[in-house]
Amino acid sequence: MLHGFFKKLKITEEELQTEIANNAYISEHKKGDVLIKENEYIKVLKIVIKGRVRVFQESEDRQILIYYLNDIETCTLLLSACFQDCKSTVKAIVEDQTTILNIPVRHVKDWSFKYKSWHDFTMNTFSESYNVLMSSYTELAFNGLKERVLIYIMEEANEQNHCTISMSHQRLANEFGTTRVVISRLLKQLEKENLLKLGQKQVQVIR
Amino acid sequence: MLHGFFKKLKITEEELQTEIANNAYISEHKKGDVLIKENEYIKVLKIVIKGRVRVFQESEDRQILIYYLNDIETCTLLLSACFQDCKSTVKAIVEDQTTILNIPVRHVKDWSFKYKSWHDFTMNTFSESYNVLMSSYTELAFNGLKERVLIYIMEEANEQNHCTISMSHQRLANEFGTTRVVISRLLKQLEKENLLKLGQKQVQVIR
DNA sequence: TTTGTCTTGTATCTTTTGATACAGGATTAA
DNA sequence: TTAATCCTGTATCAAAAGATACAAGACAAA
Repeated sequence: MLHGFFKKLKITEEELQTEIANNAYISEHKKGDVLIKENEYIKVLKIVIKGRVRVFQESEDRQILIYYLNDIETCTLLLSACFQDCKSTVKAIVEDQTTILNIPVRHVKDWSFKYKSWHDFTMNTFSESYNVLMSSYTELAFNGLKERVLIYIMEEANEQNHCTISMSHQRLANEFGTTRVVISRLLKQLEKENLLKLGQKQVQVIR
Repeated sequence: MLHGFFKKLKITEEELQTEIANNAYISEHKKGDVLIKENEYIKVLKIVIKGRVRVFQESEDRQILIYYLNDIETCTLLLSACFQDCKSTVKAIVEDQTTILNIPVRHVKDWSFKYKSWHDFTMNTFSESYNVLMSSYTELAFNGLKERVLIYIMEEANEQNHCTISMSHQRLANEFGTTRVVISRLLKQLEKENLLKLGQKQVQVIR
C-alpha cells in the first residue's frame, strides 16, 4: 500500500519507512465525507494516497476553492499547522473514494530534520504550494470573474484530456465564491462569444 | 551587525554563524531602490536586517500589495525560489533606508538540513507566510473593497500606535489593485459614516 | 406516466467598481 | 511670490457583479 507513496516521494531510508509504517495509519473515506472541519485542532497530516479531496473556504453561503488533492498529494495547510500549531481555517470534503495516510504532527516535524527525503518533501511542498497560492491570489486580484471562469474551464478540460467538463453551474459558483445566477449569465455570454457550448451539467470548450 | 540577527533567529551554532559570515554579504539600500525585479532569476535570499521593503505585484497600471518586510524579515517568495529555482513574479522596492543580508540560494537549501536553527527558521517562515497569504486570499475573495480598506487602515493605525496614518489616496489604491478615484470615493463614504476623518495625505481613525 | 427535485435561462433592479474628465486646494521648488 | 506639481473632490457614464423572483426543461424515482 505504501510502496507507491515511498517511491513517488523518493523515501529510500529504510528507517523512515519503518517509522511511517509504525506511526502513521491509513483511513478510507467515501464521497461526501468531511475530512477537515473549520476551527478544528490539527493533530495529523493527511496525505492523499489515492482519490480526490476538495479543500475550500466557506463564508456564509459562499464557497471558494483553495485546491484539490489528488493521488499522493498533501494538504499544505495541514503541513503548515504541523510547524506552528493552529486551528484549521478550511474545510475538506472527499470527492471520490479516497485513501488517506495520516501522520501525527509531531513526527512530521521531527522527521523533517532527521531524514533527508522527508526534509525535501516538506520543503518542496511548501515551496510549490506557496507559489501556487500566490498565483491564485494575483489572478483573483487582477482578473474579472469571466476570465477566471474561462481559464478554469479550459484548464479543467485540459487536465481531463477531453473538451467537455461535467459540472453544474452551482458547483462552478462554489469554486469562485459567487452565486449560480452570476455563473449562468457569464457562461451564456461565453457561449454567445463562441468560446463555449453549454449542455445539461456540461460545458464544452470550443477550440 | 549580525549579532541581533543571530539572536532573533536563535542561531546559536558557531559553525553556522561562521558560514553566514563567510558566505553572505550585507548591502545597503536607500528609499526607492529596486530590490527585486519581475522575471528575474533569483540568486540570493534577501533578509531585511533593518529597514522596510514593499513587495508587490504589478499588472498594467495596477498594483497589489503582497507584504512588507520589516526588521529581521525574509521574503518568503525568494525563500520558496531557493527550493525550486524559478523567476521572480513580484517586485520589491525599498521604502526606508534598508540593510539587507544576502545569502546565496544553495546555502539556504544546504543549511536547512545541516543546522537545526536554520531548519526551524525556514520551516517557520514557510508556515507563517503560508497562513498569512491564505488569509489575504480569503479576505480578497469574500470582502468588498470598502471593508478591506477600512480593515487595512485600522490595522495600520494599530501597528503604528496612533490613530492617524499618513498616506496618499494613490498610495492606498496601490495596496488594493484599484485606482485613486475609487479610493477617494470610498474614503469619503467612510468619513460620512463617521468611521474616518480625512486630511491632506492623512487618514484618521475615529474610535 | 406522474411527481418531485435538480438544473438552467432570464428579467429586473441595485450596488459596487471602473473609466474619464475637470477643478481647486496644498505643497514644494525656483 | 510664482509656477509647477501633487493631492483631493466630484460629476457622469459604463461595466461587472449581486439579489430576487419566476418559469421551464431534464432527470430520477415511484
